[in-house]
Amino acid sequence: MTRPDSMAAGLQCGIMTSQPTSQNSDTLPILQVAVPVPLPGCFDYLALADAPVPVVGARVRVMFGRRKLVGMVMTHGRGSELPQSRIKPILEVLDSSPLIDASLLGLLQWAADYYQYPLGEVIASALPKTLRQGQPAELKPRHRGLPAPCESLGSGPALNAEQQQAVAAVSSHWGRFQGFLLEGITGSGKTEVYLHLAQAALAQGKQVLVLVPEIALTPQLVARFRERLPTPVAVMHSALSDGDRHCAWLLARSGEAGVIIGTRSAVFVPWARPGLIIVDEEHDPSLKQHEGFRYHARDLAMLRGHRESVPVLLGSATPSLESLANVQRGQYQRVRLPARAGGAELPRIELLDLRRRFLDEGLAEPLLERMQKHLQQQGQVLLFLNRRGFAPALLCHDCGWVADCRRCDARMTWHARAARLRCHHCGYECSPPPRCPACDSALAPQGEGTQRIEAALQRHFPDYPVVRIDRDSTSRKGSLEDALAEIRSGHYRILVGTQMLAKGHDFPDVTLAAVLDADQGLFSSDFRAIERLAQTIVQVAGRAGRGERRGEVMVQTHQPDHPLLRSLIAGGYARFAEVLLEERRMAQLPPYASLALLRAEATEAHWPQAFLSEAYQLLAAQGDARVQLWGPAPAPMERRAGRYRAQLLIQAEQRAPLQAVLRQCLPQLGTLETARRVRWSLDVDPADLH
DNA sequence: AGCACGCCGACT
DNA sequence: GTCGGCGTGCTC
Repeated sequence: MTRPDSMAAGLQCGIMTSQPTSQNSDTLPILQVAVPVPLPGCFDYLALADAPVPVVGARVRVMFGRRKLVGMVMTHGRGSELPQSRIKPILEVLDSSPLIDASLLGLLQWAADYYQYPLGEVIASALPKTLRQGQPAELKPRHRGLPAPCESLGSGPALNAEQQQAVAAVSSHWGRFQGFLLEGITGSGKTEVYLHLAQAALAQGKQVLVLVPEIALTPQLVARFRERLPTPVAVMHSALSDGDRHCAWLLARSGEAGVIIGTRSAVFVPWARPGLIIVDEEHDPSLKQHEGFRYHARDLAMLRGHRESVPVLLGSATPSLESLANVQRGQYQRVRLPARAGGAELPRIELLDLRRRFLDEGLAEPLLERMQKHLQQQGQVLLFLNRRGFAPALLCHDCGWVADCRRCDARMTWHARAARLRCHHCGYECSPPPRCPACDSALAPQGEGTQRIEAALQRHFPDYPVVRIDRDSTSRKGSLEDALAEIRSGHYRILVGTQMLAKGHDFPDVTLAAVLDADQGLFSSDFRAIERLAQTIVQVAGRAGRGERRGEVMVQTHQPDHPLLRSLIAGGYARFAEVLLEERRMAQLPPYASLALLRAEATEAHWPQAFLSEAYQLLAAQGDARVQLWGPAPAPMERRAGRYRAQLLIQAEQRAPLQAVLRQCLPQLGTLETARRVRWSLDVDPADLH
């Protein structure tokens, strides 16, 4: 008997009811099963003779080698290249209907192919741990009827004309795909647009998927959606317990949760009634997974919207150059919110030239004076420095000895409060030597971190309470929330911190914000550093003057004439992006080219180089002149956590030839003699080149 | 990735 | 005489 054609339609139907007509094993369908192992492709298994054939998208338990694994049925095959004798029967069918529907399964297959990552592992990464391990796809009774929607809804501020236009633009595309870029300056009310669109989607019985960077997924954001929308809101992020994640996933899948808010992995959450995908802060680098399966949640969200015929709305005050280029190409429709909701004026940004100026622990006099003025006028002041700890180095002023990390090519950061040296790259930690090990002189902290700034400010402004917000100060659970609450209450007058402080929070009383060290971003070897710097400056600026008073922003730099910095100050982010896009076009860099980065590391420096040289030969042998290879070269920080790292950059103007070369070569890479001497990985569309 | 098998050093 | 080091090879 041949496989009935209805099996191919198993994607759409529920339980596969067709039974094999005989017990003879060679008439049983052969299932292609994706198994969570780092091997490409699927593995063939036999269905069970006396049980319904599992549908495509169902999980099955199988014997793989000597161990039992949970795999996913991808197709029902016509046969196998293997002799029947080598094909094992599955052990158990875990789902009677597809756990993941055809379009999501297709997306996962596409992603496995595009990012060159094993399909079984891609699928595993899309499932909560409980389901990965084979637990039934059922809600536990105690999880039923989760956060009931609020009683008092349909409130909130009235939309201004631009917000209404944004809502109307997206609303004219229900049920079909269109990409939108919502460019809304900080405080322009992007979230209100999201809420109104969500309401509209819910009113039509559709669901909404909202992706946010980890740092932006605060209880306030979730509370706002819960207060305003007449539906349970499922939340998905890394801090969730396994049980809560299981529950949220199934509530999304069943359609009970009308809104799903989550970080990047939520792009893979199944839903019953696709309505709208929103990606907030779409420029944020944390939307790209930077280890293992290195997907970009924004890009996959766009693809998912396309496959499922729903509009996709990307939102940012500082859009990625990729998205701006897609607007230029006519791929995305641009929607703008140019004014601050409530009419607050945008802050004025000025560069503070540090050249030949005395710096008091990283703070220039004009900044201190301006701080004094704002503090006296009851304003709050926010200072941003993307470097935690007390000082980024501990130095001997007599002989130049520096405390280096013994496992990395990096300086140890001095943490004064803990009286410890810590490496921020590998986590190595030790006590400082009492004197210089080379010449026995005294050691001194060199440079500034947030701790040192905090201490300096306490000396300068003893009457104004200072709070520091960074990973060190908020390690205790809930401490960030407590500190933010005390900031909003007005208790703290001076705020100093890292990205944690700059992103997403609304501090209505901040009237002065400052970026203490813009030079870091200007000297990085990474071509995206300048884009990140501009985004950070604008984000920090957005913290100032959200209330009634106009804000001021100061940016300390030794490069006040830097053309890109000037374009940002003079023409805003839009002008800056124009200039930088032109630079990227000239340099053949994204978004006008495709990149992939092949990385390798080993405890001996020789092996990564040797492996990448072999890889180079293999890739070059494809003879595609449209694909260029750069390297191999040592990573910008060659030694990290005791391992030597090197990389090979693969560049092409068009995506297709790059993909073709990678697809051709990747299987062979693993078979190279040097491959087993190194840990290697491929990063398609790398977010940074480090 | 696991988890085998397989072939050479210090112990009851 | 064995226990165990990790090199090499396979998993439908």
